[in-house]
Amino acid sequence: MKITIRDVARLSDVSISTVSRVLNSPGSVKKDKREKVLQTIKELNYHPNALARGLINKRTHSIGVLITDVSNPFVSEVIRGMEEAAHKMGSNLIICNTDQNKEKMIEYLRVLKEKQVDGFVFTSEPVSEEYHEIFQELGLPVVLAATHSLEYDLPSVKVDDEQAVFDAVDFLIKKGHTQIGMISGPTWDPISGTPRLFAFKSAMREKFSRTDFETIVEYGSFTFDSGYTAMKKLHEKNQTITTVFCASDEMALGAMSYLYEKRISVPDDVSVMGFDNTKIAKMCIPKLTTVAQPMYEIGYESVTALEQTLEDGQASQLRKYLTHEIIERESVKDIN
Amino acid sequence: MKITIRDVARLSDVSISTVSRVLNSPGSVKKDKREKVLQTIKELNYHPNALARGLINKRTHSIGVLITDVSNPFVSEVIRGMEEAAHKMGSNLIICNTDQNKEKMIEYLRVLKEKQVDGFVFTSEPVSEEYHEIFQELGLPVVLAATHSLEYDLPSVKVDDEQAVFDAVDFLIKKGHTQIGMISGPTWDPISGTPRLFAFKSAMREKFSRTDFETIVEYGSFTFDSGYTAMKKLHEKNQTITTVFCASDEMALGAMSYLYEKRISVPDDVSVMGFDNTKIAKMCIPKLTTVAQPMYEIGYESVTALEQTLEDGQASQLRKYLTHEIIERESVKDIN
DNA sequence: GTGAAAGCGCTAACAA
DNA sequence: TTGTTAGCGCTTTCAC
Repeated sequence: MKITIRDVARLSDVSISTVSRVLNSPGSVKKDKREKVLQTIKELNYHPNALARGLINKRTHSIGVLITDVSNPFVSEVIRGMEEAAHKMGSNLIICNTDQNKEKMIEYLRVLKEKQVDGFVFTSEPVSEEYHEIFQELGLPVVLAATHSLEYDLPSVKVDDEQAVFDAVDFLIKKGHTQIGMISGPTWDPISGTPRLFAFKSAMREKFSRTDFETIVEYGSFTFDSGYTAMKKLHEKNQTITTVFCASDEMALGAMSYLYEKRISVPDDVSVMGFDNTKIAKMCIPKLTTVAQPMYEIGYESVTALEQTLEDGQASQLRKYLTHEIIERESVKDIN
Repeated sequence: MKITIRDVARLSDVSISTVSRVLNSPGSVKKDKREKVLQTIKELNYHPNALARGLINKRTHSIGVLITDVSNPFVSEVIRGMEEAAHKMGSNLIICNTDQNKEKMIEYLRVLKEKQVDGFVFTSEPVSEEYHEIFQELGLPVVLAATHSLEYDLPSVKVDDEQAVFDAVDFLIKKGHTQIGMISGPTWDPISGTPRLFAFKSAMREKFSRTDFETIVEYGSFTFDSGYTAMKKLHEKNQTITTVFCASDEMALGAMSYLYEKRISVPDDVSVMGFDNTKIAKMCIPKLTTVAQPMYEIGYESVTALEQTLEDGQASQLRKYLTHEIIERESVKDIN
């Protein structure tokens, strides 16, 4: 009881090719016939079957999105941008939560391949050699969002993390801070972990000739709880720190939470700086000073780059770095 | 240069029907042939084309998801649950941000219909008569998540908002509060607006014979900023209130933010209670006491209900109400 | 148990 | 301009 192109053709007294034409190149159909067809399409409430179309056109206007977890505030903001870009180009997003789990990812990629997605975007996770091989084997266009690969030539869209950290440290120094601690991401994370830590260490070395990193750095996993714990450890081993730079907003909130419990005032006693500028950054007390990543744009640009690859065979720019921004709010004190 | 079922058939010395059989009912193929086929499938890295399959099977294992905005913390948590359920049943989610915009929604529904999704889930928005007609015309199975319809028999999954508010007020009363204010959602919202407000008013009437609602209620739109503004208005017109019940966590944070600016201590001077229990509720200072909605479960159960509808023709339960829970944290003071 | 052939709904030559 | 026809890659009778 489904309405197909034949039904439309029959009721319009034309052949199915004519119907197909008014759908795909209306200009090539005489006006009266075209209008007749359009008319019955409306009357019948006809919807062309995208599966049949995709089977022929080799294009489904569906894009796979591999992310670690939709419910992560950073990720969901990125997806928002992706969705907007996709919608603008007439495509849809198929969301896949990988939870950083290899098997899950492989399984999802299989399904995406079978569903004939035009390409996919891979988010937030580093691209290991194994992953790269899997991508190769799949043979689908891919763009990396909020991650990149120096080893492989995969198009990517992200922020320049090292520069961002340099700028953050500069900012803290301008505010008069000299005793700067850091809550870093995990060292096994070559995207948001090591680069930010590396830049921080470089800055410490350069600005203060400081190399006793064990006393000023602690590690978390970007989560609230890990930030809380890291702050605890940091505080227990070092009371001289006047400001803590955190590799994520969530960790910054965790740190603030610990300090609050210890009745250490933020920013009067200790300043806290975050990274990301997720929505929570301006909802907390005190409002968080942070390094803003253009999450929406990262998402938007990544699917734009993907669509470009589909059109032109390649993205206009292999590794695209979007600009970050220091957002000054209330959690960092000017102690000059 | 794509590998199809014919390639597999040829290299396995069998007919394409046999290949199809090992894919769909392996039991009906003799062992040696089956293994041969499986073997070459692996060698060729063959992926069956889901479009072709869907064209025949009338089932795509794709589900449309209409939400207002992925980047909303409540929504993204719900999606997480949906995705998990979908994945478990071998389906995928196509995400559509409607921004509460009718045209956008209609456009999305058209595309979903064309892509032959098995059904869709509609989230967070009330179902107007017009929307219902659109749904009818589409002829796709639908489940409502975090919303419902009393006028139409559409399967839905949500919390019992009125009961939740009764329980919240009870909780506040048990904590010794008698001067209770509310920051409500908009009155045009028949899902999260009026029912919560209605229940609040009933409770006030019943417990305190109070009917001067203009002096104890203000309105927002569930957002942080609107919560801030509403709190300001509420405070300016009424200083006797000892606790403010907010229709969303975000508004509660906005309220706390205002109070913080005014150096009114939460919870020592004024208590604040939220609604939702989004992630931010436990990251803020003080941690938010709130009414928890099982967001993940709402998502999970809604796509489960949808899949059930696809299997059995209808959901096991038309309107499903999941249980809420009062989460006591730090923002409500016991003043007994 | 296996293969040949029809057809899912559509597009794109090719003719007319 | 329009219609006829051959597929797109697969599943599923229906014979064998």
